[in-house]
Amino acid sequence: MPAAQSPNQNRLLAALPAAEFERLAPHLEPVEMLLGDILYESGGLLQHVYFPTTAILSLHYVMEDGSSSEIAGVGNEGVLGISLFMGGNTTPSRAVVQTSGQGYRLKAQLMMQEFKRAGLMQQLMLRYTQALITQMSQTAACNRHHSLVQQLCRWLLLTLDRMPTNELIMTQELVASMLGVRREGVTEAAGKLQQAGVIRYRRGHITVVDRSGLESQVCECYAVVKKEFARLLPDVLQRQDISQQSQNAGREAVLRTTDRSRSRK
Amino acid sequence: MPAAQSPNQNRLLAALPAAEFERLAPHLEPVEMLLGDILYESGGLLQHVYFPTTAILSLHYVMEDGSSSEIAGVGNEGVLGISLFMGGNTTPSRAVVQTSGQGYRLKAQLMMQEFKRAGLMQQLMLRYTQALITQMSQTAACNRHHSLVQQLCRWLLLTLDRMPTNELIMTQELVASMLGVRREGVTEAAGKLQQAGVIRYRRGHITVVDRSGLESQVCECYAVVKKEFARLLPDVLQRQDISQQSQNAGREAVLRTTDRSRSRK
DNA sequence: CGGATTATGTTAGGTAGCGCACATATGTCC
DNA sequence: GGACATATGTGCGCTACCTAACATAATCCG
Repeated sequence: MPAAQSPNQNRLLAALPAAEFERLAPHLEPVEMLLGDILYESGGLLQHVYFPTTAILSLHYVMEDGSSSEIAGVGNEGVLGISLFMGGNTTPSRAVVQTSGQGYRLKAQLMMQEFKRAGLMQQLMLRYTQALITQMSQTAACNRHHSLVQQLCRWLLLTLDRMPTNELIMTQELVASMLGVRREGVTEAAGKLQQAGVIRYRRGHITVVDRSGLESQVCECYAVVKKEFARLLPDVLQRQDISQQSQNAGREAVLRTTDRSRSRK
Repeated sequence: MPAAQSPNQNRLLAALPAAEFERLAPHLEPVEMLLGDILYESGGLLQHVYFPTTAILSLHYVMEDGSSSEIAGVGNEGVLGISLFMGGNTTPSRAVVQTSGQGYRLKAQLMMQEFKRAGLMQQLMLRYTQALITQMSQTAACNRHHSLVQQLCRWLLLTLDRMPTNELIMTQELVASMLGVRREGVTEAAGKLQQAGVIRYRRGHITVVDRSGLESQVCECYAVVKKEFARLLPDVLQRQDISQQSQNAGREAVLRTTDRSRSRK
């Protein structure tokens, strides 16, 4: 039973000046996104860009042999679909819903129009892209140099920062496909963290009990990414009000991205 | 003894319409870049953007423990310094010269002006950025899933595509720091390729003898990156004329990026 | 409530790449 | 031409992670 939402729960949207925001507001469609929904398939045409509010999305690279890795996550600090205005029209990666929740979407054409006005929206989008690039590069280096436990900590912290609670609805299998490792590897790493009293988990749920414990084990990559986001998007990150003030906005016309709720393959 | 160069040996510059090109041409400074020169230090302010013609540059991530990985390479198909117009003013990565050669540079301020005109230059830069993002993501996934030999093949092919010859001036130690692995690992992988008759090498030189041999061992990542470049920048890639027609342009005022020629640490 | 489904735990053996220590070869420079 | 710096080859033990095949446990659902 999700709480009411409003577009400015997405921090990029919230950072827009009133004039630009008002221009877009009528075109922002509320959407409900469910765990496993695929928003973009690799190579597909982008029809919309998505501004998550409570949902968390994940960009995946899927290799020929079926194995995959997360390249970056997108929460209420960001937007999905940057390739649109970068000129590609398609993404080379797949976008899936990592945590069920809501968000807003905007028709590709409208987004392009707004981008071309070269206003603050354009600046925000470009700076966000830059931050995303940092996250991707750091992931590349992290994959090379750091241990699974460290990477799990990094991933948990990044995800936690996008959530209002400290409990992820997430199987180890799913986490494994995010990190691009075997499920058993995650079992082992998560087991260590649980023994250390940092997290607790049960079938499909992971609860972070001791955030500072994660921070003490995580590799530098987490801090680097956070710092770069803070540097590039200070106005966006300051407003940490994901408060669930019920202001019943846009609650009626929520649409679903798909019907099947879990289509992970 | 380098051949004469002209700005349109850089394929991004060459793809500009005459009007835009003419506007920039007077401000393009020829530069000579030597192996090991550091063009940007991580976190430093960007004073110029660089358009390589014969040089090849490399974006590195350096971790706290000193280990590093290449995130992406930049040859005459690209430009170094995209973070400038993405809004960052600084790069989070280090840029070093991977193959000595020439290029042109443009003052950051002028580049920004041109970018803001929202002409073809802006479009080119954005699409190039998108292609770069693909390369980075693919690297992240490749680091996770593919063997050292495959990665070496990928790296050799990508580098080869940016070179007029088939001989790289490059120690195994350097290759190792690109791929983010141990030097011994490269020795072993290169040894395998040499035994297979694909490459030949001697102290600081690697010669690709059988390109198709590389292609048969490389992972999919190479093709994905190439394809994405071709899709996004068809106009840029078509002109494969890196011909060394001697047209003595801008030969007099070549400047060096630094004095020390090998400052790899 | 009982059975099907799905998540997690555990084992055993294999392997790629690491760290380290050293041997050898190849240029370079006085 | 000899000494020195630097690049490359090799061996060995080690660890993290993988492949694969199960055992057990939690949750869902009829």
